[in-house]
Amino acid sequence: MRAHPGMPHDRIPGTALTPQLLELIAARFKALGEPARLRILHALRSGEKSVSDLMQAAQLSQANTSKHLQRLHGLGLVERRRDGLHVFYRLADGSVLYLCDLMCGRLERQLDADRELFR
Amino acid sequence: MRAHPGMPHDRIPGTALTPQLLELIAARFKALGEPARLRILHALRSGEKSVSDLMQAAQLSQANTSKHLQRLHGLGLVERRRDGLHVFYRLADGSVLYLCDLMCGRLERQLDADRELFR
DNA sequence: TCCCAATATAATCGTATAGCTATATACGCA
DNA sequence: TGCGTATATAGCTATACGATTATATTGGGA
Repeated sequence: MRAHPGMPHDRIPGTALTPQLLELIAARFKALGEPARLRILHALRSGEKSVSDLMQAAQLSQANTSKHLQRLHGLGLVERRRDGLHVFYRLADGSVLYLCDLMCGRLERQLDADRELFR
Repeated sequence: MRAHPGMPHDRIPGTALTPQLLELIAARFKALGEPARLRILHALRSGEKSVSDLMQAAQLSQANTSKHLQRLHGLGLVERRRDGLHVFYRLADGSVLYLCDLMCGRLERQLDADRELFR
């Protein structure tokens, strides 16, 4: 398996997936369920970036970028650091990208399987 | 790492995460971003189940259960099999549960880190 | 203190969708 | 063919939320 910085090793056993816990998990998946936010997270792959940087990278308006970042920050998916006028955002850890890569891999296998039907 | 049936090994390198691909990925994360659907998927952990079974397990109305299942099926996250009057649904593969477990593990670490602040 | 740049927030609008109720479809059986 | 059960779908309402525009806040420099 390819190396991922800060990737999770696994769920800590002993914690039941109660409906309440599933709600918290769903909130985080929902945050990833938006192309604009995935573009932001993808842009952060190469390191921390200012809001202006992210606007351009993710092709979003300033207000829109900021709002998405507030949401990601509120869920603890990104962290921030102020430096003068600029605010730099970075991934809270690598597990988010890891999840994206896994979903991407899953999608690729699914599309491959679909293609098999037409051979 | 704990064993997961059908778990992904990794994303196949060479595929760029284009905005279009991110849209497809986002659609799948969005499907996971709903507690009701996570409850359904969680209920399928122990094997295939009929719609009636899932209604009860996920505490949803019949119509609601069916609609969520249509959506999960449309995205290829679950598969189905008809047997007389019943329709049995099952997970398309184990990678979905694997993603949930990873997100859960991520959440646990996050909550632990938050708790550290109050020690 | 005043002004400008970077970021955050407020107000608004349009759309997507979860849940509900009612109805339709599919299947087994008499 | 008619009936009952399991599942799917249609129509509706309320809500969440993404995008936009306008305004507010924050910090640095003159």
